[in-house]
Amino acid sequence: MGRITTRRPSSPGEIIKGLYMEPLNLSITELAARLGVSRKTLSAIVNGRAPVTVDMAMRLSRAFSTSPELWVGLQSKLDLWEASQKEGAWKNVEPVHMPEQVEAPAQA
Amino acid sequence: MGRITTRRPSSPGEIIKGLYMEPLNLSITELAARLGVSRKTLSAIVNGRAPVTVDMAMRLSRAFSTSPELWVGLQSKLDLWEASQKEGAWKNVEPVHMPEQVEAPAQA
DNA sequence: GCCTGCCGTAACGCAAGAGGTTACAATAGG
DNA sequence: CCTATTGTAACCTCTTGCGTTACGGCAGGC
Repeated sequence: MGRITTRRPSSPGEIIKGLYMEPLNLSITELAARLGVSRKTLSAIVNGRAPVTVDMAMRLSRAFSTSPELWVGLQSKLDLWEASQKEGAWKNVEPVHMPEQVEAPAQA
Repeated sequence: MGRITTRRPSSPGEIIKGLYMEPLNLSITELAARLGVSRKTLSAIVNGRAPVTVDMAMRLSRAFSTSPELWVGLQSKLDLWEASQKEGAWKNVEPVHMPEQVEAPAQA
């Protein structure tokens, strides 16, 4: 579960559009006003050309009565997927040799 | 579960130090070299004065054979907690009126 | 046909963030 | 005492997130 080597996760913008704006009949102009951001900013997010920031996640969570974690989670999934798809210096990092197995913390 | 109104979540740096560096007897200098980042950068993260970025999460996941999600998750939790603690313009955002209940997507 | 509203987007500017290098003082250990 | 490690300051660079303004395109209504 939760593997990153799958197909591109849906962007926050797609969720905003498909799950909220269209059902609620909200235009970009109007939603931007409600969120207190510029039309440009929301447009970029909805069209996948800008990420959902923490601040934006807070705004979205207020507007749609969701958790902010939902939005940052969607964004993180996408960021990680994209990072994993392209070359990066991190690919040169070698695993540190473990003496005994060290168990990973459970998301605490 | 997963409420954000709790006490400050532990920072990625605390996990790096307590769960990996100390058990493995890794110095900041040495780990920084292995990760391919500057000593300054790692020091700042370990001491909670800089966030774990996506790039850094990839490096940490390689070094410690964990998922990158672990590290971005820890960071996000912290970012959200901190945002929720201070004043921000997002607190002025009013909930959008829902016609019928729209169910939230399950982290897809 | 014309006006109006919504949209995408380019061109600015601005502030903040993330990273690097260098250098210095403090600390701990052999 | 000497050495390794560390935190941190100063400085530079590039990128990013956001705002404003302005423009052209595309509907719809009248």
